[in-house]
Amino acid sequence: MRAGLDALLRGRVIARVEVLRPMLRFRIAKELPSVLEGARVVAVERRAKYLLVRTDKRTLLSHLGMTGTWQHVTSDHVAQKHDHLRLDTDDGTTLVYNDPRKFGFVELLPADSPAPRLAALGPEPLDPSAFNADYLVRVFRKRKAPVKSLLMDQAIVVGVGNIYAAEALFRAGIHPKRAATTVKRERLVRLVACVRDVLNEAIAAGGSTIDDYRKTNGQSGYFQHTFAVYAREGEPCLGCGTTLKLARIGGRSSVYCGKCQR
DNA sequence: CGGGTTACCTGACGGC
DNA sequence: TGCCGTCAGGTAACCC
Repeated sequence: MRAGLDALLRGRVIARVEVLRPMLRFRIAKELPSVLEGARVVAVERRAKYLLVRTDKRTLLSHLGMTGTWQHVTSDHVAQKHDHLRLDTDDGTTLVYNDPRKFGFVELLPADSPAPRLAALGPEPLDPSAFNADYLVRVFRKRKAPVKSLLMDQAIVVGVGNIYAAEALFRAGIHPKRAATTVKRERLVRLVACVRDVLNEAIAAGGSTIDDYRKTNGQSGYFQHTFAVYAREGEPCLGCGTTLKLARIGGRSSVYCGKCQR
């Protein structure tokens, strides 16, 4: 998504900003249009699950929550039910932020102070110098919470949500409920590799073309066909055939193989 | 502070 | 057929 947005926005001037429905997870700030109109986009970046549209004025941050999408539409686009924000650029590009469940949000970063939402984030999972077994050994020490909860803790490592946590733990052969402190180093080496593989595969399978966002159901139609455990409770484990189990961990549904994951 | 739970929101889905 | 309850996800706000 970052790559798709960057291709459309980099170097463009945001000509018009329209708030269509201000209520998202957080209300869209009233001054957002006046701040962004006339701003030139420097680049579209990403940190954790946040998209960052850097401009020569302020930076627009957005989080897609669960169902949020940036949709590349034609300039005669008629506002849809869950359209919240519309951007028109100087070259006729139109982008719409749409989010049926309002779990996402858009906001401006402060002009002269660090972004509060980015302050306490853990390392990027695809950065081997920051996210590695040494790091996890250190962080998991004395942590008794289930390893899956900590893997999803954005202060420990960013970008891993419920689906990828379940998939990575299955591949690593680690039981999602296991207390993090009891996972041995050797298995953390494996976990780091599995997290990286799952994310890389998902990114590759998900495609990065902005036009994919236009699909009305918000699905990109990709990685769900390759899930080994997620949403497969009651079905046979792809490794051993054992019926996959469902548990609730940290309020999230968690599917795993009781035989392959220990 | 660590660990745990719940609210937020809408649409899809299953059961009756 | 149609109603209604349940569930899904990421994050913040709460609890003990």
